[in-house]
Amino acid sequence: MNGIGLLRCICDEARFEILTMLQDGESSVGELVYKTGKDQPLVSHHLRTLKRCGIVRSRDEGKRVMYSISSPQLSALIADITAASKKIPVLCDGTTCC
Amino acid sequence: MNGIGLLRCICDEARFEILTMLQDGESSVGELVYKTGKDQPLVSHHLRTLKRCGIVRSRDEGKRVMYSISSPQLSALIADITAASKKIPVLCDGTTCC
DNA sequence: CCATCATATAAATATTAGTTTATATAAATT
DNA sequence: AATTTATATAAACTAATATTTATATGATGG
Repeated sequence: MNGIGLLRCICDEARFEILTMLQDGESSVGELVYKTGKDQPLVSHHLRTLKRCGIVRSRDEGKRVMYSISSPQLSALIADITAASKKIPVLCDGTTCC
Repeated sequence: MNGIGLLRCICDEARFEILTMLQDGESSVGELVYKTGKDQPLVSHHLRTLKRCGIVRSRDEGKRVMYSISSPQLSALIADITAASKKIPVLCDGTTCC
């Protein structure tokens, strides 16, 4: 996978939110649905995308499916991105930009 | 700026390509147009987006405009992303995924 | 001051990608 | 075995965004 592919997968608002939550440890789909307040099919859809890219992995536990970030390097990267973004002077408002 | 905003600005293929080139030092628009092979208005448009987000800055030099990455932290982040992405097992093909 | 070179801007178009809606599968519980 | 709970999938719809096309601005050199 290249840099762009990785970024494109992480940069969606819903997916980034999911990933931020998974930083605290593995989670079931239902828990992510509850925490994000988003529709279940939407969360499942994004998880599928993340998994297809190798960013998360899943583990069956009875009728639940537990998701987690697939590697410590990725966890670190996500933390880096969050930290780095806070240091950048805001020249744009969130709405019109990017 | 928040994590997503930063990412959304970086994750576009053309912008990421531009940023990767700027990692080697500042560059004029014309040089970026030449190196990327993309249309000049497109490159200018993306540079404008990057600047509006505070990711690059510009400096007038005669009739040229020189662009560079606005902070060492951002340079480091872009390098991190590139490095991290190489460590991820490719589960998806570039075309259908993300 | 006119022509050219470099860059920027605006509008129109095309494409991509996210979200919703509806439905299916699969496990567990009664 | 039927019902409920949890998750997944697919198709339709919507919205966002990149690209193209055309044109404008602004600086330099003749």
